[in-house]
This record gives sequence, C-alpha cells and structure tokens, in this order.
Amino acid sequence: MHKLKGGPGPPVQDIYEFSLDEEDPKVFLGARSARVVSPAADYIRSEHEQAGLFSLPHMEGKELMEPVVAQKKKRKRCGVCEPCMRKENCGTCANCLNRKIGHQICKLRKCDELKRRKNPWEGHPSPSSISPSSPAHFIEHEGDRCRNLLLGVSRMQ
DNA sequence: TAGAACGTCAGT
DNA sequence: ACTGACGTTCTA
Ligand SMILES: [Zn+2]
Ligand SMILES: [Zn+2]
Repeated sequence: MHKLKGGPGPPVQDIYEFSLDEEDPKVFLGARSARVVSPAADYIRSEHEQAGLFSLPHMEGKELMEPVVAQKKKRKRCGVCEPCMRKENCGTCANCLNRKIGHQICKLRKCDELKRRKNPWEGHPSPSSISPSSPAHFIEHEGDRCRNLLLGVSRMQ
C-alpha cells in the first residue's frame, strides 16, 4: 500500500522486508511457475516428447511442478546502505541509459551489499582473495551490520 | 575482469 | 500483464 510518494517527509524509510532466511541455496520452490532449472529433467522431458514416447500431461494449462528443486533465491537490497537510500536514478549512468536491455538498477543506486557478498565459493566473483585485510569473522558478521542498523544498533566502528 | 546482454524472478 | 532488478553467461 502507501508506497511513500513524493513526500518531503524523511521519516518514512522504504523499509524492506527482512526475511530471516539469509540464504537458502537449497530447497526453494518459490519459482512462480516452477521454472525449475533441471537441465537433466528438462532434457529428458524434451527427448521423450520429441520421440513421441509420451505426450506430457494435459493438465489444464498448468505446468507440472518438478520436484527437482533449486534455483537460488534472488537476494534483495539491504535498504539501508547509501545507494539503497537514493530515491531516484541518476538517469545518466550506463545502466540508466540501457535499462531497456541491461535490466540493471542505476549504478548509483546499486546496493552495496549486493555489489559485494556473493559467496566466493558460489560463483565467479573471486578477486583472488576475499579482502586482503578482513578476517573471515568480519565478512561473516558483515551481514548483520544492516540488520543491526535497522534495529537501531548503529554502534559500530 | 569488467561490462553488456539476456533470462528470469518477484512485486504490483 | 507490466516492469524493475538480480544472477548468469557472453564478450572484449
Ligand atoms: Zn543511473
Ligand atoms: Zn543496500
């Protein structure tokens, strides 16, 4: 509801929903239409269909929910970092300029947490070393920073 | 390795 | 259905 239109009132702070489930890289059947990415299953299904071995369910316009699971849940912006609090896009950065095909948020508004944090063991983002001077603990607790800030525990550093 | 393009998710 | 934006893949 009330989104916080062009109100001069600073109090309202686009609070974002905080799902306590930081990351559930496992079972998350959230996909709207179960577009589960199971290459194997998909492949097999296709093969069978094309081979005429069977003609997939005739479920009234419903796609079958594959049990295969997976599909990493998308992370959401923290909502408290500087970029996150920016209210409008610059309109001049590369992302703003090719929003139509780039599908990316304005560079000035890209959440700091989303820029960093991407489990090193997960994807490419491996700058050779995760922070030259940052004990693992820091990184581990880094995530709590935002939450704490929201909770009013801005007693850090 | 950064940036562009694309696929897809997720909120309205 | 539309639209914004994250994640992955492709490309220079
Ligand atoms: Zn911009
Ligand atoms: Zn943020």
